[in-house]
Amino acid sequence: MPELPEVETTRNGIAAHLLGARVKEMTVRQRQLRWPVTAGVEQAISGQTISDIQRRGKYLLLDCGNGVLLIHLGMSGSLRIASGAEPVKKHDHVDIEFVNKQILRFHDPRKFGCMLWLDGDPFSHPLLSTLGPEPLSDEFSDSYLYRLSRKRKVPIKSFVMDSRVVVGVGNIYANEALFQAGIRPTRPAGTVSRASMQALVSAIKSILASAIALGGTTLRDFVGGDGKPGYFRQSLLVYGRAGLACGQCGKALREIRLGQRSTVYCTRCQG
DNA sequence: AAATCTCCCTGTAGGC
DNA sequence: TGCCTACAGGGAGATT
Repeated sequence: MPELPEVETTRNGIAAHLLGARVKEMTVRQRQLRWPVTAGVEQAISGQTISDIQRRGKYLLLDCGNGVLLIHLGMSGSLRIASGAEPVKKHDHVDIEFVNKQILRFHDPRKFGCMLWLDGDPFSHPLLSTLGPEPLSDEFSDSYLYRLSRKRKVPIKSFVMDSRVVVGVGNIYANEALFQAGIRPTRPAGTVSRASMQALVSAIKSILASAIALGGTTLRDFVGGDGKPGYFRQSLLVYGRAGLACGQCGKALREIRLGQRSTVYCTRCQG
């Protein structure tokens, strides 16, 4: 599923093609996504020029001058640059065709993604206004996470996956980061020591940064998510490895459910 | 307020 | 082989 690195890779990939491009026509084949695609967006965006493409958490913001197109890929969504010659496939829900013939094509089998047209300041929109800091920013520090977590009883894994705490830490990365930091996922957030919190923040940053670096190397006419862990699958230490031996101590990794999410950890290495 | 639960959807994997 | 069911998961919104 598209995690933050995939979204950032997508941002880079489409920005290279679309910055300065003028919209000719937008076609919506399937309006029913996470929320209905904004009514009238086709008319609003027509003739506009893409002046900027930003990422906030796992959201993409296409600045169109008279408004912002907010896109989330959900867990099976992808954006790619297509040409008119390419046949429309199943689940290709939206096309944005540009005057230069390029097409930005949104594909999303599970329809957990969204595409909304925002007027005015996009960051005051409810979907964006409550988001916590970016994980790779200086604002996301061990002192920040430590202070915010005090007296919180929620499991530390659920805590770092809460987008109000920090954005972009999905299930896979939460599992991996907790293993790397040697913290048991079920531990109440408020009981994690300062030193462990430092290890956790450090793990989150290093994993995300290296994944972005890997994803950022292979842009062509592209873009992005095939829906699988892809390039970092081979480097996963716990996710998807329940029952297999821990790479550090050899004990079988354990799987539990935490907040309806698959959680894998080593009962020996993660105190 | 904080924690937990529910739901949206469809491709895939596993059971038989 | 093919059918059937369970399951996965981001994250908003409802519920406890």
